[in-house]
Formats: sequence, C-alpha cells, structure tokens
Amino acid sequence: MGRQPCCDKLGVKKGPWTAEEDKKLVNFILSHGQCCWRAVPKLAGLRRCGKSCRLRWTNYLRPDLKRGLLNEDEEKLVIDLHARLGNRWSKIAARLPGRTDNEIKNHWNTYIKKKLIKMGIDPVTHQPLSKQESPRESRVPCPTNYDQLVLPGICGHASSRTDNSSTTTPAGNSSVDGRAGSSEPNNDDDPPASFIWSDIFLDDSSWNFQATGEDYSELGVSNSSSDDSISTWFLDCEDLGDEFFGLSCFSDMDSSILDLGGKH
DNA sequence: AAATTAGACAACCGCTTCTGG
DNA sequence: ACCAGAAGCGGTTGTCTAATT
Repeated sequence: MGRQPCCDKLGVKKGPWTAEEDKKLVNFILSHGQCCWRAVPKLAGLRRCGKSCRLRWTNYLRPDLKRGLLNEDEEKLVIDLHARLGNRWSKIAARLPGRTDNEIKNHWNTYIKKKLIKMGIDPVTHQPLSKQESPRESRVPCPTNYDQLVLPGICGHASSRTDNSSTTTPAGNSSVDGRAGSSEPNNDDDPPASFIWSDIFLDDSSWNFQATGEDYSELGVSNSSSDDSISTWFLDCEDLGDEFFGLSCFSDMDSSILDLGGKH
C-alpha cells in the first residue's frame, strides 16, 4: 500500500522524554485539548512523532493517572479480566480507572505472569498447568480461585526489588520504585511528573478540575481503591463503553478547558 | 568499589481498526 | 463499497536502577 509513516523520520526525536518536552506537551494539551495527534508535535513545538506524544500523554502525563503498583483488588481484577478478555490490555485498563494498558501489560508480563506460573497456573489459559497436557478443553475462563493470589507477600509485590519496599523502601526512592505501596495518585513520588504538574497545572488557574476527582459514588463505587466492592462492581459493568474509565473523563470536563472536539 | 545481572517500566514499531470523504 | 489517513492496540525492545557478586 505504501502507507505513509506516522511521521517523517527525519528530525524526529526518540527515546526518553525530557521535562521540557513534557511541559510543552502538557501545555499544549492544556490549551488545545487532545485533537489530531499528528499535528500535536508541530503545534506544540516538539520534535516527536504524534504517536509518541499520544503515548506519553496517555501513559504518563494524564492527570487522572494513578501512580503506584497495582493493589490487591486491582491485581485480582486484572487476572480475572485477563481470563475473560485475554491480552486485550486496553479493555482491561478501561476497567481500572487511572491505569493504563501499558502499565497493566508491563505488570502482567513482569510480575503476575510469573506468579501464576509459580502457582502452577497457565497465564494464558488460566488453567492449572498439569491440565494442559490433556486434550484441549474448551477455554473456560477463570475457574481458578485467585484469592490465593493475595496471600501475604504476594501482593506485597514480591519481586526481588519491590516486595519489601512497602516497609523498607526509604523515603525518596526513585520515581519508579518509590511508587510502591501507594494506590493514590501521588506525583510526589515522581519527580518529573511532580515538576510538570506543580509547575504547570497547579499554578494554572485554567486547569481547574480535580485530576483524580472522578466520582463514581453515584454509580455505587467508591473511589477508594481498597474498597472491596470495586472489583465486583467493575465486573458487573463489563458492558460499559470502553471509554467509560479512560480519557472520557476529560470529555466530561468543562469543554472550555479541554476542547476535545472529537476527531478533527 | 567496580562490574555484572536482573527487574521494572518507558517508549517504539508495526499491524489493525476506525472514520470520513 | 472503497480508499486513505489517523488513531488505537499489543508485542517487543531499550534504558535505567537496584541488587548481587
């Protein structure tokens, strides 16, 4: 087909984003909303491809992102949803407010997957590994009692680096690992994000909304991530639109602040 | 103390899906 | 109905940091 690349490769910067770039992107979206990602880099004065900008925004700069490791409920929910949906990370992420598909995917690949294998559960089929030998049973999802997964030490995130971080990690840990133990959006643990949001958003009166203030209480769910009802509730809401928990939060905001404008 | 290894996560790539003409 | 462009998605890779040797 000879489809055009998403951006001309010449002069397009790759690799980690700098605080300056973040700032530019955030400033741009702040004043123009999300529209036409392809045009964003040019208009925002960034030497990045539009895709990269979108990814950076959705995975890192979005104000409604929860930072920190997945808590027990979220993890159980991810496993359960994975059993139902497979590797459809965006669908799974849509059920976890403040979480991104990338984040969930990474967490799955680096942590949950290993944990399931260790427990003798096939992370793909969610069946006991020993059963795999027998002729293919229909892939009935999620027969396993995943309550086992939240045994002490498991959801303490038992990776070699983080399992004890909730108790032993010194304050001022790195932005990444310092997230341990917090399910609250907390950019304090995240120097770049903290810088950006404090510098731009918090001082900018036009950005006048509660970044994480989506209130689902009227829908019967608490914002508290430790609320036991949360996973049940989400599972009951499987048929909600995919945008329900995603960026749609912006569309509910004052359109004068964030004029999403739909698709160009 | 330096080198090596492993884990975690950010970011990229390429394919698929969606949307408007 | 078809096509092209744009966005979205999932797999993979790269980079950074902490732990270990």
